[in-house]
Amino acid sequence: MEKRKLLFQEKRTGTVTIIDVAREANVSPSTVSRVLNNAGTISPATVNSVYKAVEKLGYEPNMLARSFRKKETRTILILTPNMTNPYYSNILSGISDMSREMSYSSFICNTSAGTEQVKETLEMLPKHRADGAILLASEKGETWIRDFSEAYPIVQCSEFDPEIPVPHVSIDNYKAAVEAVRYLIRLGHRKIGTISSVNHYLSTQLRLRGYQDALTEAGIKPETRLIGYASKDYNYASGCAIAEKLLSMQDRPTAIFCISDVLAMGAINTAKKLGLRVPQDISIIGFDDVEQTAMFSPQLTTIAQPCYALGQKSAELLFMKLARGENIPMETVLPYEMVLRESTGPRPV
Amino acid sequence: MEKRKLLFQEKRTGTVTIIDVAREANVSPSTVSRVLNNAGTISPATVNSVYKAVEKLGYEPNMLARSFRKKETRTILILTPNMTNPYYSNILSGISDMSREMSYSSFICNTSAGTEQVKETLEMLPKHRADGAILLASEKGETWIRDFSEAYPIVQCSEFDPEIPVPHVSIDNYKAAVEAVRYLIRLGHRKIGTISSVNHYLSTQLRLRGYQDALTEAGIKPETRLIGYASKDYNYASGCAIAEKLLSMQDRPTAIFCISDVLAMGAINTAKKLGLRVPQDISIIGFDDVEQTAMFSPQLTTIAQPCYALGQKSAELLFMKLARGENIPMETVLPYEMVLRESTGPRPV
DNA sequence: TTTCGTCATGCAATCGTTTGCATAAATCAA
DNA sequence: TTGATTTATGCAAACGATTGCATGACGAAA
Repeated sequence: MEKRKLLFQEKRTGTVTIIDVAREANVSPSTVSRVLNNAGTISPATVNSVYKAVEKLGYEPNMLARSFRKKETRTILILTPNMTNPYYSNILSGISDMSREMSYSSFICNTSAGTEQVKETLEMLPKHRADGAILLASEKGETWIRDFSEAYPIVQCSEFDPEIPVPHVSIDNYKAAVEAVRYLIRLGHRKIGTISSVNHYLSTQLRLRGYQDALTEAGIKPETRLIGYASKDYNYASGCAIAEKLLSMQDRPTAIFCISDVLAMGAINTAKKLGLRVPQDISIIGFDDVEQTAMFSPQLTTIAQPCYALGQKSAELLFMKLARGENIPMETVLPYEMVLRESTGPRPV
Repeated sequence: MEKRKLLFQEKRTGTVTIIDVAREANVSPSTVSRVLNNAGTISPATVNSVYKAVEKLGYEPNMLARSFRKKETRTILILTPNMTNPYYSNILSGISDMSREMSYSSFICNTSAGTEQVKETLEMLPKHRADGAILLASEKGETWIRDFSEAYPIVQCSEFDPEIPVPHVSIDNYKAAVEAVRYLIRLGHRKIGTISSVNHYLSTQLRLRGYQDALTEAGIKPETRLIGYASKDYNYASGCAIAEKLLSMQDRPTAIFCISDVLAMGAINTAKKLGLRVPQDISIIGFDDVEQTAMFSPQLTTIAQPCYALGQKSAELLFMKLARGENIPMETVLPYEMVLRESTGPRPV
């Protein structure tokens, strides 16, 4: 038993508990609890006096105790590779807002250090620190995700592995890429390059395939020399580097499809550096439509992803699963939109 | 008492508890607890068998129970006005990483809806959902923060109210502004404008004052007509609008000091639109040095804030307070750096 | 050999809620 | 009027850990 010197007062902790409220309202703790959770049947008079007591004592329920007893944290876990990246931060924002709406809190965890960190962070689920999780970016082939998903509610947002049966929400990356490249073809371009990435995201793979298929479908033979691979994290510098390679070859492409806006900006700035005008000499199309591009000139033609909505939807699905049990769709596809701006134009003659 | 049909097994919940481990290791739960927390003195043999049991049963401590008992959540609360803003997201990143290092988790909460939402979110502290909080942006005059700060560990990052005694970390905004404007003066500029904001952040106020004092000190009389106020949230569009006003007046400024990079980019793009070359016709200097500006051309001359470090430091202070009680400094000032790039140049003749 | 620490461990209370069951009072049906 | 419901509330047992105290064993000092 713990040391406590009780002299005249029966109870003297700084914080006021449900028992204090009960005493004040002349009812039992159970009744207070029921009032506060409006569960069971309680007479209006009792309800009233309980609330009055709560008010008077400034009682705040101890969520730790509550969660402990109810075995529910009302907290979700969000794993993001990099919250500094505007693409992800917009998704996070969508998740956050939806969480608040459902009166959930969210642990947002950077997992930039890779798979080990992801696993470690997911341990929060068995440790009862969160009720479910949203994964923002898992590469293909991470089968251990399946194990977690079998034991806990998990939703994958934007990236997923089709082999692993975890509910996910994303756009149709393949179709989007096809549409982007078709558009370039319609502008008359024939030598079309792409800046992809060496990462193992499904989206990357699909966009590359879309690019190739769109070319083939138009009777253009995809050339490996026109495919560049940026670094794993798509960063600006690697976009510049790859663009430099593509644009300085003889018989260079007249248009480039980039799998992200950041890469596209790198490509554009590199083109300018090489003395090429965009879009007169070279057309460049991006992907994502992060808001930062609004300040860029020329303004980017790009595939707009509904980042915020992706986040919202993922959260919504997770909450459905948490509330109603099983039945949420395995695959949710949100619409993208191709937005035409200034970085693309007809093939130079 | 709760319904539970125990037939042959003494215990049959899905999750394995400390009691199961104790049974498996032939010790008492207290001993297991002591091993896991390496508290008290335990024989190596016992330690061993406990770990073996933990391993065998795949035991994961129930953090909810632990937190409840220990009255400590090992979670902090972070209030941010907008996690999508790169300035904040970098701070968040710093806080996050430091948290992980100290094995804390963090609730990141958007409080874009304003004061009411901030208050409501801070209720997590009395409700025992978090041990302390970091506030990323509080406007001047929010005295209720004092009340929370008296009852709970709170640190303010980047913005604060000097009237309210809450520990805070930031850069010296006044000095930075002075330095920026002095630099413009040194380049020969005399008609120097500024784009400030109508918000009530202390930093905004200090930067404006720094601007004015630097002019005065050089014998230049500050002119109200050269001061523009962007919208409360500093957004790009309002930067453009104010810049347009400043640049289209007759006797226009030849240099503009902007209190954020986003505003500076708005100003630059507007200048270009008006046919002015940057920096040949007009010099523009920003503030913050968010990484997005690297893709902008001309590259921004700006005051670089150590966002990530600001976050780290705030977290560090909070953890010190949580661990060791009171003694953390009221004011922590981190160094900024003026970085000279392409958007500023000598006064046009 | 006796006495006294120190070491290693167990006992049982406790943290603040929620909740299954019991019960008393009130309402209703017959 | 009486038995059957319903309504309103209380009792006390959980939930799964931590921890103050008690205790038994062992080794060292006297």
